[in-house]
Amino acid sequence: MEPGTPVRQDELAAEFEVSRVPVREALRSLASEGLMLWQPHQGFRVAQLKPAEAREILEIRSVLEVRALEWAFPHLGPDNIEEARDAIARAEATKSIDEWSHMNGVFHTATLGACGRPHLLALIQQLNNRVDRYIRLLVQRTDYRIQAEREHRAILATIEAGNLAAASLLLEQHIEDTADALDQFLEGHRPDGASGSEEPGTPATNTAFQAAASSSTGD
Amino acid sequence: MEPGTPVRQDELAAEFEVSRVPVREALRSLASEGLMLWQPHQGFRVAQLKPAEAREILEIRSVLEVRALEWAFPHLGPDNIEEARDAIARAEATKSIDEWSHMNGVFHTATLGACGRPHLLALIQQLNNRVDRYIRLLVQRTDYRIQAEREHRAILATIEAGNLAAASLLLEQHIEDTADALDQFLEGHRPDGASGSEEPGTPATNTAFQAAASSSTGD
DNA sequence: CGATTAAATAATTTATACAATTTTGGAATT
DNA sequence: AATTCCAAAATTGTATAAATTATTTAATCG
Repeated sequence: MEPGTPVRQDELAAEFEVSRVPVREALRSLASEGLMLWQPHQGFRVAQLKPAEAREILEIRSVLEVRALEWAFPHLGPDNIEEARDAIARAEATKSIDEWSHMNGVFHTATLGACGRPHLLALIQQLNNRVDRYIRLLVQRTDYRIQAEREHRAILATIEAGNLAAASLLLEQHIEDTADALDQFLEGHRPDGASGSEEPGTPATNTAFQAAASSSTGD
Repeated sequence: MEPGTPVRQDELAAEFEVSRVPVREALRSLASEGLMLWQPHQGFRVAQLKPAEAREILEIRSVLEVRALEWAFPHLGPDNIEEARDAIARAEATKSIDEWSHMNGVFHTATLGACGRPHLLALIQQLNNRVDRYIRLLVQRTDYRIQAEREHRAILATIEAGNLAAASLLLEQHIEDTADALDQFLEGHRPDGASGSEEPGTPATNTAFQAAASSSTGD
């Protein structure tokens, strides 16, 4: 669904052949994860990520993944390496974007999962969920995929060589490259405000912030 | 409410004088934020944080706050310093734990808010929400408050002196000290595993000291 | 003709009612 | 005495209906 478009609860309920109650609960979960925006008596809208916001999410993910890699590194064994290599191979082999995205996740889990910090891993996953759609666009509409796969192989190689510092640098660079590619792509494909029922006075970062922070009640 | 206890939707609905529908939606939001656990047809339970998990959350918050401080630092002006100092003063003056916790948040916002990254700030806030109850226990039941206020003043002093590196180190140390204090406190109040009716994945490590945490919402 | 107000329509939100599932209690059996 | 099985109660999950609120449309006035 296009970012910014309001969600009609009736339509979703009809589409999934359920009532509006479970639909609303699902939307509220998505809103808490930052994938939906909510305003009282105006319902839910698909959250949009402006280039600066996408970069911000990826920056956070970068910091956390680098740290997770540092923690996971001492516990990485041949089985993890094998699993990561297999994930890369499958990602490179498939034509399905779903499969590619999934194998990407498997690669990350294989390399970072050994850090022994479930909350950190869940948070990284949640952050990835917020940019996944845009990365899929990159893969489908640009040549980002070639670059990503090359960088994935490079990261795995340095890990295999036991060079944590190099791996961290490559990982950081990989995510930054992704942010750059996304920036460039989103700039070229600006939405023109086709769906936009957005007030021009307040910046979108503000509404997005409110959505993400609406859960945390301030007094 | 005690961690691990199931939430009775009827009771909450009666307490707030609404139906169960909005109660369920609220619980689902809290579950997405990690404050509640949910299992199909078993409803919601209050999420519990084992010492290792609390440390994990604080570790993540440390990484993100240090980064946020680095980004905010160039944009910090006298007004931010003034606001932060005022927050510290109010926190030190008050006897209310609610006020203390709130002023703590103001201090953090004053120092980190200038980073210009709303999603990062919202995420830090959300992480803080997950450990806030336990930090309140530290303040109320140990001498952690003295240490925290001293460290807050030290951080502000280094920021004011323009020493970013020192401020980052102090901030990192401050959060680590908090994790240590929490670890020590939770260890000391461990119920010796008397109740073993929990699944091994999420054992109940704390019941005795939780009574004090129920005094948070007194408006 | 444009702006403003009022009615109507549509959508969200909440409440009530119903269905499905789990838990509990106890009787029968081993 | 412990266990198994079954029925009843309790609780969750969903559907439907009523209410509140926002949006749109029509009409009136300047």
